Amino acid sequence: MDLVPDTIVESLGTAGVGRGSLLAVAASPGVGFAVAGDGAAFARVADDDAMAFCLTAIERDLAPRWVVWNGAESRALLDLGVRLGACWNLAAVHRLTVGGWKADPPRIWAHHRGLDPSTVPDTGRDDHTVDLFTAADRATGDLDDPVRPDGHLRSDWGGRLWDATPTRLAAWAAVALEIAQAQTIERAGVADRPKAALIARSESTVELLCNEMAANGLPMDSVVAESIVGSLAGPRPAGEAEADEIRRSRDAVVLAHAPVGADFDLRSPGQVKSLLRRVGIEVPDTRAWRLEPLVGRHPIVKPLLEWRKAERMSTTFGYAWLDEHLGDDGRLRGSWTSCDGAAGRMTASAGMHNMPAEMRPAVIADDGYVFVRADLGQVEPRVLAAVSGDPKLAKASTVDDLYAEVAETLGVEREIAKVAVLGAMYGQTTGRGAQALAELRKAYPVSMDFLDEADRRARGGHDLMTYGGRRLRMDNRTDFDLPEQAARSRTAARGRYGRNAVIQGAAAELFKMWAVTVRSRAEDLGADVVLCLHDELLVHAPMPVGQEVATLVDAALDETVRRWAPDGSVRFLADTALIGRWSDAKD
DNA sequence: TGCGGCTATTG
DNA sequence: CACAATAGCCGCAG
Repeated sequence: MDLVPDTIVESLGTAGVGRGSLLAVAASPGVGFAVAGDGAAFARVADDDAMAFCLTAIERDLAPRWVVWNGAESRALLDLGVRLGACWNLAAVHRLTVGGWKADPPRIWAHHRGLDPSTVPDTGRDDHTVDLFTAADRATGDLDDPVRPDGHLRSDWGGRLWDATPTRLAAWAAVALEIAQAQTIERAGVADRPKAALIARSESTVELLCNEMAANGLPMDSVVAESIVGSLAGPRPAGEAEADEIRRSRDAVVLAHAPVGADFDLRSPGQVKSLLRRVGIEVPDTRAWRLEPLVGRHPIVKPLLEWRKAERMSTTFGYAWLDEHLGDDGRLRGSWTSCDGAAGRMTASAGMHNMPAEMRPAVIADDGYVFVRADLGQVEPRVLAAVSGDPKLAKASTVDDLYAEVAETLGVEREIAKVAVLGAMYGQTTGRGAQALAELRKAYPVSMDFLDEADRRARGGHDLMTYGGRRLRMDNRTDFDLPEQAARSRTAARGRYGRNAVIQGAAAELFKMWAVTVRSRAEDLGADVVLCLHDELLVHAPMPVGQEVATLVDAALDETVRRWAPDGSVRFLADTALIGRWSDAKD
């Protein structure tokens, strides 16, 4: 068969495939690929280079919204060198609208066809790939048909052990297209989740961004990183014996203050507690914030706290961490997920979301590049104003410092107002913030009622829906046979979870839409989003276009807000700066 | 060997 | 020490 990209692009274009229209793709390295759009479908045998060339031509000339089953499929395309612009990710949309984490193809299919979820063939895993054969699959039916005689999708299709052929790839793409079309039509018109179609697109495209951040990595200078670790955890040990010796000598500094002959394992919280009791300090636990005020009580406390710091640096963020995650090319790499199991925030491994501030000076832009760092200001109360439709809180959002405005309305100090607002969103019931809660309730009844309603529903075990249409399942949070006291506390915890999840989840949706908008607008300038941190974006940009990227980051936020909260009543703002290293203040 | 608890870091 | 996350080590059950 011919594999002339121009011909293929032309035939797809003639069939109506264009910017934003759904085009399912199934590709198998070494075999070939298939695409399926509305009224256009074909499959080709192709080597990897030809496949990448052809798909890239389709992307360049037609810019469709590529339908894939999951992030692993789009990652495989990226690894072939195909950078997709927009995406419809069946697993991401399934997680959004159905809830829960499991989103393997047979499960998505079963939901699409209204099959009993309890009869879905078990793939043996619940994540991105399906690569296990099941006995039932092998024993029955036509191996070229993705659908089993019982109506379920074959769980051995599409995985790594799958015997791909152009015919099967075409069938796989056709099934994906069918589901995507159903998801689009179904979600676009549902009145109780008007944002779902919009959010489904950005949540899908975030999967592409996750692929790219995982592949590209975060620029990090290994010399600087090593020197920071060295200053906090000591020089790099030559071997296991030397590492042991360093550990022992580090322990000895603390144990020198212990009673003579006492032998305690500092890595065991229980033994640390016993050690402290021996020197006359009784504490319910040994957390740093609790020991901090007791430094004057006994000379062992200060070295113990310092030991904790150094121990953490040498375990979690030490040489082993650098060796495992920092590549020779000066890139820190980890895995990224577009939505976590709770409210839908992004998560990252390799310490990119909890890197100690001391390590951040090692995150340095390449020569000739600059970072554009931008973070949303006071995003949670602004999100609360938008999703609850509270006109008074929306009014407060029009000033730069929302908390100061709330403080003035309540007639309290700014700090009190801040902890009160945050406390309302977290479900805090004690402390200074709680005292201001009654005033907050009087001043902003719409917002507070909204939070109370989420709390109440969650306590009752009812699912929640975020502003963007993400279903938050509460059925996995039921508890049985707990003592009354524990049950009450668990119910209260569920309420706090629900109260916060509708805010945190909606903020995540806004942030992710911003992130993919920046990704899209910055591409032509050669700039990449290299880090997403809940309300903060780090973009790696060529120096000459740094200012241009900074401007487009701000413009992307305005554009995102116009689509996400079109009535314009709530103001969102970003603090955007050009910096050379992550730790730099704005300049 | 798997898992809950404790601890520390981040937003 | 609220809400969320990742991650390492210890202690304990199986």
